[in-house]
Amino acid sequence: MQIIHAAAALSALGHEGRLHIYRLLVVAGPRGLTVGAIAKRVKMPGATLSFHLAQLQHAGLVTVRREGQRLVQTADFARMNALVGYLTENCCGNDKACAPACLPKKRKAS
Amino acid sequence: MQIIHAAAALSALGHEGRLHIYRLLVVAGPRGLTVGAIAKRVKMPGATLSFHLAQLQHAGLVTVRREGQRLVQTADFARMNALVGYLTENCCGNDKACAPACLPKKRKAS
DNA sequence: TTTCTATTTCTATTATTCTAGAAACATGCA
DNA sequence: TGCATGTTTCTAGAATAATAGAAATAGAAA
Repeated sequence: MQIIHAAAALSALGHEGRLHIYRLLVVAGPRGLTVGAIAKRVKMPGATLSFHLAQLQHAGLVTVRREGQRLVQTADFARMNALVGYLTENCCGNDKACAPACLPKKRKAS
Repeated sequence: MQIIHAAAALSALGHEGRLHIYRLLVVAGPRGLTVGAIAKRVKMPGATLSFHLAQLQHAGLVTVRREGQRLVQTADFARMNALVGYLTENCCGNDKACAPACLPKKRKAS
């Protein structure tokens, strides 16, 4: 992942409204949510919601597919993990002794 | 971590120049870097660099301490991990069957 | 106490992003 | 065809962020 793409994704998430939307999609998982379903959860005029969804899509964080009349939005999990990886990689210059300062205390794996 | 703080941190990182600075600090580890050392690596007028460092500090991502004449900037790793945790938590609503879609392929631990 | 280096604050300008009403477009169904 | 529902595009004003020169402050050292 290149810095310009990471910055674009972080910038997209750096807005409370969009972060809220994105988290709804992360929790929803690969099944995704329709624009209408998101609209019911976030209080926002349609045009504004559409604008923010477009930002998230443009940043590569969210993908869309049409299901009949409605558009289903889905978080792109590969991209999410790439972003998280970008943020934390080479922490402490990969010095093992230093690592405890960088790494999370514990991480529950699947 | 509250959404408003996460959004502030993400927004601070959502600028190519600041992300570059932040990554330098993450790689540098707890020892940190002086403003001058950062200035040498990022091509940016002093006033601009100072502005961006203040943004990172304000977002809680970076802390400062004085060492004589110079100010040493350090990434706040606890905050970094909290942010990463915020972004990924409750992925797929914690459905175990769904988890492979959410979680990174592999993660090298310490 | 003058001077040097390191860094910030002040200030103003320019650039970008956000917001949301109104109109348009897409799909499904009677 | 005509109408309902879902969603986007257009538009333009309001709000916020970025940039960087110049002046100011902080500490060290002569």
